[in-house]
Amino acid sequence: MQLKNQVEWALHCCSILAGLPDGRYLDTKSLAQLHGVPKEYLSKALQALAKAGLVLSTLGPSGGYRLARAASGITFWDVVSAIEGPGPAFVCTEIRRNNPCRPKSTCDAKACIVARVMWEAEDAWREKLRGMTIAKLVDQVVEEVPADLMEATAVWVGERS
Amino acid sequence: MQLKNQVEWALHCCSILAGLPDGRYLDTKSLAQLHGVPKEYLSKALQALAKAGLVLSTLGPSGGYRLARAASGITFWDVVSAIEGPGPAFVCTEIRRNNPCRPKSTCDAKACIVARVMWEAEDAWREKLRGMTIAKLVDQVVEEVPADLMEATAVWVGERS
DNA sequence: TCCTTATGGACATATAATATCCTTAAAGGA
DNA sequence: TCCTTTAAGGATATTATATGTCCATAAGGA
Repeated sequence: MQLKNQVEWALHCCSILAGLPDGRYLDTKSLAQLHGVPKEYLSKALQALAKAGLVLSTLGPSGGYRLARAASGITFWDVVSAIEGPGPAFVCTEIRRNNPCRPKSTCDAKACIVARVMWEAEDAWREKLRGMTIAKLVDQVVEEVPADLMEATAVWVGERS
Repeated sequence: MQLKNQVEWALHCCSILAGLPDGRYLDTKSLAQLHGVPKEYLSKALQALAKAGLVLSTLGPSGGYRLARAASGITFWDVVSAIEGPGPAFVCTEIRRNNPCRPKSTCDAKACIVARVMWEAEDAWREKLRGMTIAKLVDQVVEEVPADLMEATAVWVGERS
């Protein structure tokens, strides 16, 4: 079990878009260069974010993407679920029904206990992701990344947005 | 991103093995029939549990598997990590290093912030799984599953162990 | 009109999950 | 000793998913 690389890409892209001058857009090509990932495939991830309403896009020269709302209103879960889909990682195939001792007529009041436990654990994971926003991420980045690299990147992005 | 079906199978198998009469073994064939899953493939999952030290196996007639220790000493995380591997679901490919503005000499003191956040969320998931044991699972099963089905299954298993 | 860009579909490849088959060796019973 | 049963593990096949590329289309800006 592994999350798609697109999750990593999308989160990094969001942190870049969060630092964009107001009203400006950054295009796929620049985001791909900045992260060293294939432009065409990154494009699919950005399209997923757009479809989920997390980013806005515009066409033509100086087109590209920007965040659809304040970075404080976009959580890690928003991004992860946009890329991976909102469904659970644990899929219950109801193998309890295959018990040969079980009468056909048996009707299950509750979901399988195994599934419920697995889903509770996922809830804890999801809650953690919901508690982290792109804004908080950017705060951390500003705190940890050397100021000159932050500045150089801002200039690089500014030239392309 | 989805967990393997083998995780579901392995957990159900553990709950069955936990109910086994002392010192008895239940074979792969019976476990497969009981859950309606392919014997050969389930066998791979059981081998993974054995390799992880969660179950013991023995050969020959009346051979099969039993828990290697008390059900209270086996957690959901033990089973999940035996099947899925202990590694994180989020894999950091260090795309921050691909930033063209970044001097080659840059050395990272800490892991990427994005990765750290994702891993913290996974820790919460893992902790939930660590907090649930096969013994607790069995308690819940006893509480929720109709007594006659529990009894019939115990008889069925008893005849084959 | 021309260039740039996102969109979306089609397609190709790589990797992982699922599934089956077969050989080997060990355990138990006849 | 011989035969049956069983787990172990390797080889292989099949299917699904992830990754990656390409192209046609439509829309925005110069």
